[in-house]
Amino acid sequence: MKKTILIFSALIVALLVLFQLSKYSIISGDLNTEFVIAVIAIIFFFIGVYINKQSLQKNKELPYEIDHKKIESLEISKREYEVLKLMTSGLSNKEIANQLFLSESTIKSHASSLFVKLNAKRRTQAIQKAKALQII
Amino acid sequence: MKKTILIFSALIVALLVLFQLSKYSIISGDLNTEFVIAVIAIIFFFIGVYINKQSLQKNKELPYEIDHKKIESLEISKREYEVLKLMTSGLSNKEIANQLFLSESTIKSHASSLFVKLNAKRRTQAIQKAKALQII
DNA sequence: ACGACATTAGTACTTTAGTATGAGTCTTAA
DNA sequence: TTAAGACTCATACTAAAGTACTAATGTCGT
Repeated sequence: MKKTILIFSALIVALLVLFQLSKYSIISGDLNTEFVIAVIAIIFFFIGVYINKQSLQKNKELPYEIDHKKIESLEISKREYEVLKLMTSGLSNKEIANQLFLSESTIKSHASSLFVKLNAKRRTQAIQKAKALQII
Repeated sequence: MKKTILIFSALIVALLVLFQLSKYSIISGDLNTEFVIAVIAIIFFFIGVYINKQSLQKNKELPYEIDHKKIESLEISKREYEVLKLMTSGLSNKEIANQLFLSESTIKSHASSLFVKLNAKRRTQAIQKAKALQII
């Protein structure tokens, strides 16, 4: 909201500056008038595009952002988080073990402690809860 | 891509029209020049905002839509799809069976044929693939 | 140096998940 | 009405997943 005020202030200033510039252009010759108008139109068109992109991107990216603070607050360790991500991608414990160069029992250990921390009974539930918590 | 060309064509036409209008305005009096420029600037600013909103909203809403055509093309039946959704929510076969008033073996049947259709080995992989295909 | 915790890994066990196969019922389109 | 497909369920497996321990390293801050 504060940014919107700043942007509109900047726009008003820009308009005033362009008014002064256009006066000088008109005095120096008639041919420049059309050019100035065209430049102003194009500049304001792209200002509109840019401002809108800025404001929309925030609404767009927020639901995709990973809540790292929540990961910490749940006390999920690095390894557990890695296992969670690979789990989500649909890998089995054995496949995760191969990918991380660990034994399957280690993955099971991580998975079990992960389920406790996420309050899940199954890996599918863990995935669902992790998504709901915006952890993945 | 075709829309972009149309939009830019429309903008060029709009510019030409405004040039003509501005000429008449300038002839009729000097005081109108600033006003015309301001109007042009504001109009193009909002054109930029509007066009950008249109193009961004499509990118934003598409990933949230369920591709019902893809479900059909994969020949996934209603029951299989129901099982898929409950699977995604983290339920076990037994829990899905209770929810749909079916036996666990029926859920297993649906699940197995679902895995074939989604080319998945596990339920977690089925969930991942279903999300990638925008089926869920 | 000590304690706390993360990481790794094992054994032994229970529980789910998943496959294969067969079979009965029901709907629907040819 | 008959064939096809959807839906249901069962049995008998095998394969994963998950739990409950125990325990050895390693790391890090006090």
